[in-house]
Amino acid sequence: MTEPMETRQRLLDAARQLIHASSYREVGVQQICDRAGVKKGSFYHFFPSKRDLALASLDQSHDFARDNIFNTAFAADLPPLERINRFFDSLYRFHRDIKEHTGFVLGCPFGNIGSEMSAQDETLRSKVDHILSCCEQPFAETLQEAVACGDLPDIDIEASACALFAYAEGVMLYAKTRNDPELIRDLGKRALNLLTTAAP
Amino acid sequence: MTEPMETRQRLLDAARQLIHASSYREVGVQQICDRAGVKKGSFYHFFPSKRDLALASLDQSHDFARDNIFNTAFAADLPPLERINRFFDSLYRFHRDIKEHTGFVLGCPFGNIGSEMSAQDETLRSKVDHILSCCEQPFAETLQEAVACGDLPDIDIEASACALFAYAEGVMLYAKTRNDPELIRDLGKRALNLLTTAAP
DNA sequence: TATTGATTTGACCGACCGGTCAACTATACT
DNA sequence: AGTATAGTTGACCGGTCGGTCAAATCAATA
Repeated sequence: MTEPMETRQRLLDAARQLIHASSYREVGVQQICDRAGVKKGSFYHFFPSKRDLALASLDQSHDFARDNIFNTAFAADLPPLERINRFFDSLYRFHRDIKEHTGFVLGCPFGNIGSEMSAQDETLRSKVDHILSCCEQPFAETLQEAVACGDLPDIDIEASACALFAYAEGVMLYAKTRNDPELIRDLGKRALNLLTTAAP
Repeated sequence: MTEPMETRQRLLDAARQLIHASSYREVGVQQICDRAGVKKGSFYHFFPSKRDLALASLDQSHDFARDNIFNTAFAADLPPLERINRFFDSLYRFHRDIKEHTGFVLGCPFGNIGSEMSAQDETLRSKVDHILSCCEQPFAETLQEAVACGDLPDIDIEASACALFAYAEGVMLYAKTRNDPELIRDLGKRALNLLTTAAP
């Protein structure tokens, strides 16, 4: 009934969902196993520790985000700068759908773990750190393109991409704490303002 | 040696420090009592539950932030818009000092709890929600003043204040996950860009 | 069929979790 | 002095934590 390699994947899925819905500390190994339909003794055959499972599930969340949000939002069928607006719109719809299903805005899976664990676990911190860098990349590429076609002046692309995604993280955190996904749509409209160089 | 009312305060201080340094779930009642020099049995004479202690310690963090960051950064000895830049500079120095003492950027005490607990505990969520509103208020007052004296066009003040502090939260989260307080200084320079009205 | 290695299972570990409680002490007021 | 009240203490509760392990089961191969 359950194929061999499937067990590991079920554990990853369960961990990804449960940790996103609550937090790393809140979710126990037993709870993850229950949802995955796996006995706890079997868990440690696939992962040496709860932390390793969390690291792997972060990678899975990253893959999901890239496939379902970043790649579609930053597709080249729109002028560069409009893709950034489309990203915030995708982000809005993503969190709105989650709230419809669960009753809660759950925030960013990476920001949540980063906030909870950065000061406690250097491995988790650097994993989240790396994922954030990857999230900035499509922003940077898009800005580069916008500069190339004259839609933007010659700005600091790295710093601008960083500011944009930091703003996105703040907006998601706000939406979670207010439990209101509309904030992502409303505040997202201001994202492009971050691009112009600040006053001296 | 220890005055009566002092015990409760020591518990509050210990909780505020420990929870800020790690997380709500990570910190145990026993740990808080140890740092406060209070026996665990005595804890429940002052607080009905760990959650009530956390709620009270959030108020204390709020008071601390208002006295030591907001009130000084938004003092009227500077033109309105420059106070916002000063706020981000205060924020930078605050987190830089913490990193010097602990080795870690710990992020925003409110954002941390909001991220960790908003989907798990409605009381904690709404407490953090309310504190965030209070944090927006000095921004709103300052923007109002800037509009009054002609430094700003007639913008949406509520939404602008919200965007500003959401950006601050994102920047603090980034600084924590990168464990680099300099991000607050660098990204903070772009905050005022959020003010101009977005394109239609 | 015999053997090998991957997988599964459930019992078990010590430590800790948040919280309770009855007894004890110190203080303050009559 | 007697008494009420606030504060303190340490033992204790059931439950859960992350993790271990030996034994059982399965699939594939020789």
